[in-house]
Amino acid sequence: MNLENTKAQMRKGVLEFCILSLLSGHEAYTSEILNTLKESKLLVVEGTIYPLLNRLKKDGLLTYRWEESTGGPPRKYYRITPLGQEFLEELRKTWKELQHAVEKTTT
Amino acid sequence: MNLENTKAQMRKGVLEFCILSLLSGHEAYTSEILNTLKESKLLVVEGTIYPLLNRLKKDGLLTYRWEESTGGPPRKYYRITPLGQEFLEELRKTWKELQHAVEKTTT
DNA sequence: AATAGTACTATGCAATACAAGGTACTGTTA
DNA sequence: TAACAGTACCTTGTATTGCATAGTACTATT
Repeated sequence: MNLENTKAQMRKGVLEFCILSLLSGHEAYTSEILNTLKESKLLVVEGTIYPLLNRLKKDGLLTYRWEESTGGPPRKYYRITPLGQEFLEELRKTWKELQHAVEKTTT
Repeated sequence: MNLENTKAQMRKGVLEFCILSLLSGHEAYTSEILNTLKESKLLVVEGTIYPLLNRLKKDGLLTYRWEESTGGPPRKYYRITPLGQEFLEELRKTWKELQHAVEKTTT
């Protein structure tokens, strides 16, 4: 039993909630998302976030547009769709329920 | 994106915390654990809990003893080890940190 | 031209919850 | 006594997702 591994397992399912929530505030490109998550102590790596963003896009929860950056490679700006917004509210409830269940079990 | 699947993903990593916590209160056999979790709205199935309990045992976090039951098949009573108790405290911290990180990201 | 910084992509792996199928023990019923 | 029901434990293959790793590509600097 390895604590780092357990942390990674705990992140499963949670990250899409966090990302949808971030993007419900304003659109952003990947590095911005990564940095914001990092500031909140949610460490996520590229191998995780790109496929995750793609999955969310594929399922219609996000859309994106390309924008040339000032002096670097082009960036992919993501934004949440109305469907994504609905799903986000479900996830918010789900997370609350899980917190409640864990609280009840561990105290 | 399927909400039921997301719920299952969110449970990953969390269940060992809940089970260790349950057993830190008193020893219990599997059905008791399942029922207690169910009361807290944490639905877990046999294919999950038996391998999980075995993993925790293998890693030295739990021990067990057999006890004949009153009129049914024998039961395996699990209890937490001192190592398990230590790990539990780490998990408690980890869960709190995750809650905090998610809170910060989603509000 | 080579290097550095930045951004995106793909893939194989590890881990775990779950579905499904099974074995085994005890008591009850036909 | 055999069949059935309730209960308890066990196993395994699958699906999913975070991660490590390896790469491509764009722009600016040296």
